[in-house]
Amino acid sequence: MLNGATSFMKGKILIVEDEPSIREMLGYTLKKKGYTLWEAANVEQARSVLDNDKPDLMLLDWMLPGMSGAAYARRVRQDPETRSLPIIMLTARGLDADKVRGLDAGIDDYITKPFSTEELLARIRAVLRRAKDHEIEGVVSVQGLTLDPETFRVMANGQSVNVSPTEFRLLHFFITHPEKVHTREQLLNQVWGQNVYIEERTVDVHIRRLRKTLEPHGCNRFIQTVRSVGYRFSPQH
Amino acid sequence: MLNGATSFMKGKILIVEDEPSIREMLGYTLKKKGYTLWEAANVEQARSVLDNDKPDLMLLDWMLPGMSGAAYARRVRQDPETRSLPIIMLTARGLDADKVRGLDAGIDDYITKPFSTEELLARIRAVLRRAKDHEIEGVVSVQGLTLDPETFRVMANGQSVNVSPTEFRLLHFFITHPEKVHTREQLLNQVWGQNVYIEERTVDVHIRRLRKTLEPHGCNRFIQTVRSVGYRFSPQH
DNA sequence: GGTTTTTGTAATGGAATTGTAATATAGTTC
DNA sequence: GAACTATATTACAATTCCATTACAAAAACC
Repeated sequence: MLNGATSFMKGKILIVEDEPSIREMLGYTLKKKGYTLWEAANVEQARSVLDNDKPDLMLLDWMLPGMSGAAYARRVRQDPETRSLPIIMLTARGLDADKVRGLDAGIDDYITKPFSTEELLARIRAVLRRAKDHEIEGVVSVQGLTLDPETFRVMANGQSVNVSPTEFRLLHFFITHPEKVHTREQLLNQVWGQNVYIEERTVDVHIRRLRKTLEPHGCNRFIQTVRSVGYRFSPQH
Repeated sequence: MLNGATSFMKGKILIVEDEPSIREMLGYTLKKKGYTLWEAANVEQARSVLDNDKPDLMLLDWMLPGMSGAAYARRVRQDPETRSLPIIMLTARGLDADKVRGLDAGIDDYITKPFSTEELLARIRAVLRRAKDHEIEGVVSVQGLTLDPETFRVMANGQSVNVSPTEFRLLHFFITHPEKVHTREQLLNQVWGQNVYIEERTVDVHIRRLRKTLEPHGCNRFIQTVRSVGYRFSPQH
């Protein structure tokens, strides 16, 4: 089910807001605070993000082009896949009656524009803290290779392996998405976060580093190069 | 320390609310759910309850005659006797800036009037569940390191160790939550109290102090740094 | 009241990590 | 095999992150 915030990052937040300036401002502020961000300008984009990933929280604008935020919130609540995704609604001033309707739709909190940064952060912390109680996050393990996000430990055939933070995130993503080939772009988006501008070649270097740390344990063969496409993690052959 | 809910009762709740109708409604609802209740119409009454008893949770109205609820919350947080009493603030709608100040004052959660019974109960459950983590019970002991919360004493391999209050709380939290990596934010929340605003780097300093006092006894190696994540207590390697 | 402890913050230095560019190697295509 | 493309590998600079110290404010103690 919900992958939840892994303990090695503060939390993944999806912003759904059509006004670019607000999106940018929010993005800047939250990133600086250590959150990982996805941004969407409308419901369609939000949906495609949710298809591929599991944020820990959604900041949802009340007014959106096309489907309204409130309607979308209800939709999100109905889908079993996203039912437990906490939502903070961004509303314009003076929508008291509507606000209540929003709350009834199952949102977790709301905040009225314009809002102070501090207030938003406080709300986010509060909602994430509440949500954390439901979170289950397990050990992932395959072929003698074990990752434990809680303890941040990696074991290979009973031996402890030292990995850097990025190596851990990369390996964790691989193990939880095995067999599939991931392009460098996809890896950057999934492991580094959206809108992080890093050269694609840099992925090669991290793959190299990961392979190197796994080599003494014989697990480097799990990471396979698919020429002209990307990389694949495959415990078998 | 906190007395904690005994197994035959769900928990003791103190309601501080000047409006009799709300107090009554809350009292009725919560009693029916199996909670034990104290009611206070103002800060003075609340104080006298706290002098004689140890509730597990306080529901505190934002607006109170005399001293405001927010100010009182701060006061409660400062008193070592009541520092760990969880607080849920009851606020009126649209108190944006003030709400945040309330959160900063160290309250655990807030709920906006009018609220649904279900929502309130959910918040209460969540806060009580969280508070249980802070509860100090008996003597804890691991690998020759023994903490006694009653006497606030620490023994390492038979020898008495002098620790400061914060060091004790930090070490106690570590011992009761071993192996897991805790972010600085989590440590601040768990050891210092929720939403107490202290610089995250300050945790480093306390870790350093704890390590220093444990060093002569060889126990400092239990406290491990997990780069870019936080700290971990692990009695084994 | 004065002294000692404790605590939070800021500043510094050093170590681990990370991103990029440069070079080397391997795979494809013709 | 030559030319081309894609990846592997290495080296290095920049950055991030942490340990440590010093210091002032606050609390606790006597």
